[in-house]
Amino acid sequence: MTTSEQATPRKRRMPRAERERQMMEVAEEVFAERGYVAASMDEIAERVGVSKPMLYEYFGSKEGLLVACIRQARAELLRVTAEATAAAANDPETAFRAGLVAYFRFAVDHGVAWSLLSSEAAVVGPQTADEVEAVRQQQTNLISVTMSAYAPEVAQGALDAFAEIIVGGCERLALWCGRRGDVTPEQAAEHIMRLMWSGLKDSLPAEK
Amino acid sequence: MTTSEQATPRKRRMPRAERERQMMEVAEEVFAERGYVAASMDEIAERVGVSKPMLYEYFGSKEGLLVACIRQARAELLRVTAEATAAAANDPETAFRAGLVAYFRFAVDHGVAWSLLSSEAAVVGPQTADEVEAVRQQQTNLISVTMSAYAPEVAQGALDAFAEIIVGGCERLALWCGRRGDVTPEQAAEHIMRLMWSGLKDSLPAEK
DNA sequence: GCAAGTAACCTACTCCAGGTAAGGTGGACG
DNA sequence: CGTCCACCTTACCTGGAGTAGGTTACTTGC
Repeated sequence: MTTSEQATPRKRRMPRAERERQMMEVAEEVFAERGYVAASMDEIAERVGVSKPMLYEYFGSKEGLLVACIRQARAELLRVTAEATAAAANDPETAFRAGLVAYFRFAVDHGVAWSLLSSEAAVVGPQTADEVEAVRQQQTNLISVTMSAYAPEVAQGALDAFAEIIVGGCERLALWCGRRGDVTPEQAAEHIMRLMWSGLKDSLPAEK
Repeated sequence: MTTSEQATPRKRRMPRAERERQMMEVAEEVFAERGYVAASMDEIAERVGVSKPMLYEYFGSKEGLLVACIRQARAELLRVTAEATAAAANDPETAFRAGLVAYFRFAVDHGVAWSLLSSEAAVVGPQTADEVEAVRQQQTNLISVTMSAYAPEVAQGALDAFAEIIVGGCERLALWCGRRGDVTPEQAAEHIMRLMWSGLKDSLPAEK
C-alpha cells in the first residue's frame, strides 16, 4: 500500500535545513495571503505536508516562524543595498541613487510578501516588532554611515534624522509603487532624488 | 448593602456614548501596553469595570474596537493638520512647515498609543489594515491637493509620489523623535524642511 | 405613585487556534 | 541484524474570541 502513490510525490523525509527552508517559504506565502493573525499554524503545516509539532520543533512559536522569515529577508536586503552603494563609492549622488534603485528592486521582487511583512509585522509582539525595527535600523545605519563619510563635520543628529526620513519615505513609496504596479525602481528612485537630493547636497559640505 | 462602598466609586450605569468613549480610552491604553495580539478583551472589560459582552455589543469585535480607536485618532489628526496649513494659506513654505509641526505635535501628544497603533495595526486583518491605510491616504491626499493648488501644471504622478514620500518620512521621523525624547516638533519639522524643501520648491513653478 | 418598556448589564457557556506530551518509524552505522 | 537518533505523528490541554439568554435599574406615560 505504501507503494505507487501516483501523482502525490510520496511523503519524503528531509534533512532539517532543507525542511526549514521549505517551511519558511510556505509560511511567507500563507502570511502574505491571510495576514499574520489570520494565518494558522495548522494550515502552514498542512501545506508543507508535515504535522504541526514539526513547526514548533524548528521555530519554537508562530512568532518565531515569522521572525525567521523576516530575518532572512533582512539579510538579503542588506546585501543588495550595500553592494549597490559600494559599487559607486566615489560619487555620492550615484551611490545614493544606486542604493535607492536596489532597495526598490528588492521590494518589487519580494512583492506582496515583503509589503505585508514590512507593514504588518509589528503588531505581533515585542520579538517581531524588534525584528522589523532592526531592518529599518540597519538601513538607517547604512545611510547614516555612508553620509557621514562624505560629511564628517555635519552634526550626527541631523544625519540620523535624514536617514530616518529617507528610510520612511522609501518604504511608503515602495508600497505606493506596488499599488500602482507600473512604476519601475528607477522611476521610484528618481522621485526620491528629485525631492531629496538638493536638500541633501546643500547640507553636505562643498564637493571635493 | 449597596450603600457606602467607600473607595470604589460604586459601579455606575452610563449612557452608551459615554461608555463608548471610556472603553476606547481604556482600549488604547491596553493595546499600547500589550500590543494588539496580546491584549485580551477580558482585561479591557475588567479595567473598564464592565463585562465582556458589553464590548461586543458596542464594537462588534476586537478588531472593531481597534478600528474605532484608529478612526477617532485619524479624525483628530486631519483636523489639526488641515487647520495648521489653512492658517498660512498664502505662503507655501510656511504652510508646509506649519503642517509638519502640527503632525509631529500630534504624534508627541498621543505618544506610545499612536506609535503602536500606527506601526502595529496592519497585521490584524483587512479591516484594520484599510483603516490605517486610510489615515495615510488622508494625509497623502491633503498634501497632494495642497501642492497641486500651488503647481497645477506639474504631473499628478510626481505629486502623488512626493506626497507618499513626505508621509512616510514624517512617520518614521516621528517614531525616531519618540525614541530620542528630546526632539521638539519644530526641530523635527525643520529636518524635513532642510531635506525636502529645496527639491519641492524646484519642482514647483516659479513663485508668484 | 406605579406599570410598562427599554437601555444597560451580567453569567455561563461554545469553539477555535496556539502550543505540548508522549510515543512511533526508518535509515545509518557498527 | 540490532540499536540509536533524527524525523515525524496522534492526541491532547489551554486560553481567549465571540455568543445565548436572562436580569436590573432608569425613564416615561398615565
